[in-house]
Amino acid sequence: MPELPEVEVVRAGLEPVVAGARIAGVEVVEPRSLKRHPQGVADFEERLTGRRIRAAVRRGKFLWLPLDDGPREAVLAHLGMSGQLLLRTEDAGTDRQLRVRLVLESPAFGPITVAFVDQRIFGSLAIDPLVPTADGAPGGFGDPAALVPAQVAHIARDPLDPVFDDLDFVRRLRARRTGVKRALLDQTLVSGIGNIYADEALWAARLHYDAPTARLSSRAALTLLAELRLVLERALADGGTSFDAQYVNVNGASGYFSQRLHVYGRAGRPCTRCGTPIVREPFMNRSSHRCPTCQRPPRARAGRGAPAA
DNA sequence: AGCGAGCCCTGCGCGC
DNA sequence: TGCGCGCAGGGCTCGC
Repeated sequence: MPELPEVEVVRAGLEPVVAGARIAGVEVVEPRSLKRHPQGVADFEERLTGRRIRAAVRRGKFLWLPLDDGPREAVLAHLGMSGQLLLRTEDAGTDRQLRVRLVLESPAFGPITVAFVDQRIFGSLAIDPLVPTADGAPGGFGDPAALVPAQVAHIARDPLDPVFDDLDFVRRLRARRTGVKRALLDQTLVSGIGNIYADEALWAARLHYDAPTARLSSRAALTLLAELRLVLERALADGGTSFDAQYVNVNGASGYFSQRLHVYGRAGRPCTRCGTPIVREPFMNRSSHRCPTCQRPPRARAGRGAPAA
């Protein structure tokens, strides 16, 4: 489950179950799902068993469960393209693509299993040490502690983070010498945004994906940030975007935001603003969706990087 | 600094 | 039916 709203749906679903829960058992079914845990399967299983989870925390698309007792560390999760964290009662049947299972003893729910299910195995779990945040503010949403997993330390705050610095974002965005969508997908500049919400926010802000960041006015950059927040918040309110059963909450339920998308996945259908058919174009080995009328290509600039005449 | 390519994977829908 | 192809929400590393 990819982008910020979908990951936040998962975090919020886990929180009441995992807070204060003891890890009674760990089973790694697929060792490749520990790509972020180089110490290997046995180390992961042994070190986690018996530990107590304090909370469920998220920054951007990264999720972690800080552990209370013992070393200052957390269970880190990145869902990649297809990862899910599902809650299962112990007698429930095994999920087809179950990769890792954490059996918990939850104060609120009793015995319950967190199943890490991941079709493509791009996601990963790990035990990661917690390090202090650079700015002294909480590491993510869901825990006041000013700590982040070491593997998340280079990830920027996301636009829904109360400590997100709007003016600093505008400054850094405009200092880039690249296209605006490429910048939005760079998780070290701003986190939580992926292909869907980048396309949706750019449509709302009437920007072409290749619009040079250096030529964005501060006002345009702030507008874009406001549209990003709007689309992320609306998607979150709808439970995230689900095109199929792959993007679901901890109970396996889909979100409804796909019904409100304006460009993503709508190639050939009319722009909801002007009626022009939406186009899908290759971009960064993926696809970009835009309205050819509302989001005109940037005009070529003379000098370095300009297309040959 | 930035970027393209390549890599990590499975599975679905489509056209032939 | 079966097969090959293109496509899918991400991120990391490398060489230029």
